[in-house]
Amino acid sequence: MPRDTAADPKQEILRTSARLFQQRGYDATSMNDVAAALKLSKGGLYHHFQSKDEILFEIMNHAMEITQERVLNPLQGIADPEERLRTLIRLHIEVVLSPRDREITVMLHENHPLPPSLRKRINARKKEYVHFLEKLIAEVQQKIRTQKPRGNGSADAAKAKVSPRAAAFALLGMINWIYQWYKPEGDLQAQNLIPQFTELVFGGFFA
Amino acid sequence: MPRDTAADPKQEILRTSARLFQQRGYDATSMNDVAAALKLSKGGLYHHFQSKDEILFEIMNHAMEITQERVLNPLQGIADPEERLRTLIRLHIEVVLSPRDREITVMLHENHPLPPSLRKRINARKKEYVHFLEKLIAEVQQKIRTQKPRGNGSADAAKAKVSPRAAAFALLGMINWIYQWYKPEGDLQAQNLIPQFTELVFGGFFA
DNA sequence: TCGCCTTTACTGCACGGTACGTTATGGCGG
DNA sequence: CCGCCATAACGTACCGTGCAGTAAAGGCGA
Repeated sequence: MPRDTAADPKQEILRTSARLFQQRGYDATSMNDVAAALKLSKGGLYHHFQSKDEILFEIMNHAMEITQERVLNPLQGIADPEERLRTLIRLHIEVVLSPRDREITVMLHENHPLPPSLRKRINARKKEYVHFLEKLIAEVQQKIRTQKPRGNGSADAAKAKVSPRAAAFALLGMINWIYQWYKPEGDLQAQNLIPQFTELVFGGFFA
Repeated sequence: MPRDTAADPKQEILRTSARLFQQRGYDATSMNDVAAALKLSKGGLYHHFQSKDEILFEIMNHAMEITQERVLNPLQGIADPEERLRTLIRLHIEVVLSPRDREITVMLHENHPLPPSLRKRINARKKEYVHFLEKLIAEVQQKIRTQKPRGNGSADAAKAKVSPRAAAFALLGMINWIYQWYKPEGDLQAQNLIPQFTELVFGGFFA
């Protein structure tokens, strides 16, 4: 339950820690760094969280919750697979572009020393998302295939058949790579990026 | 000049360091860890490299050279833009999938503490690659536009115009995200992945 | 002889975490 | 209303450990 409560010191610690971990790396960010950024002492920090590990643990849990609530849950009311995929693309990109969500969710994609059980949970969640996306893409492929009968069969023979799995990884790459290049002051923002990426998926790069 | 010389201790140190840095993170990998993995002492390690920083520096330089030699240089003899783009996709994916190149080049995409000058150089190289790709995609768009006259204009009005820039980032995302999900023992390997990703680019996800 | 180590010991520093003291605040009872 | 107490939320000083890097002496093999 990520409540927007700037008055909650624990949330503030998590947010600041996530930002510093992302900027400098987990191991290169000391608890003194985090404390200083919060204008606390280290002792004050340890009043709220038992260890540095616990902070990382909580950040990861929070990041997984964001994806669940912001992306996956709103899709459940959408029956049409194509519409569902379009909405997924939009929602996922919105999470990546949102400053608040970005600094937390980027942590899911970086290599952190995590306890095996947490690492396992995160990997399981990632796999679920991939499978979900894979199935959704398969549905959309099926739908489009029954709506548009194939023409000029011999021209299509040279084209590779794209598996939903490869397509799912490609789409995740397109979206999640945004963490690497996105700039809040750049000219690619939600209102032009989402339509373009959606068009790349549905119309191709050169349609 | 990355020479395939397993007898070159410096190269061996760089390779092993890159692997460990990638697995555990730069800061969480000690010089003792690196030395132990090489069956050396720390003192022996410092005989070859002056500092941990220097090792990281050399790894990064090497990674940039790989991209230049393996991807960009071979493209120069190809006149046709579409052919050039197809080849770029193939070569870039091959780099990511090659065990030797992957463990070095992945370092380019992780958040390491780097001296500002090296960070600046890497960012400049990345930008060059993006610009190169952007221009190439624009050429292909232009070529395809002059070859295939647009039909049913009103049906196209609802489609977003995809800028070469957005397309370039999307393509880089597709390819570079492979670092995140690829498994040497998985069912997606070069011979099926390259055709599928190429098809995704040229034919779309649902063509 | 020289390159390439090993071993040992060390330095200075920074780290995560701990222990204890202090302060501010709220609640309660006389 | 005020004193007292409990507690949360700190701050400071400290601990033990591990780090990058250094130095010196010596060994071994080509």
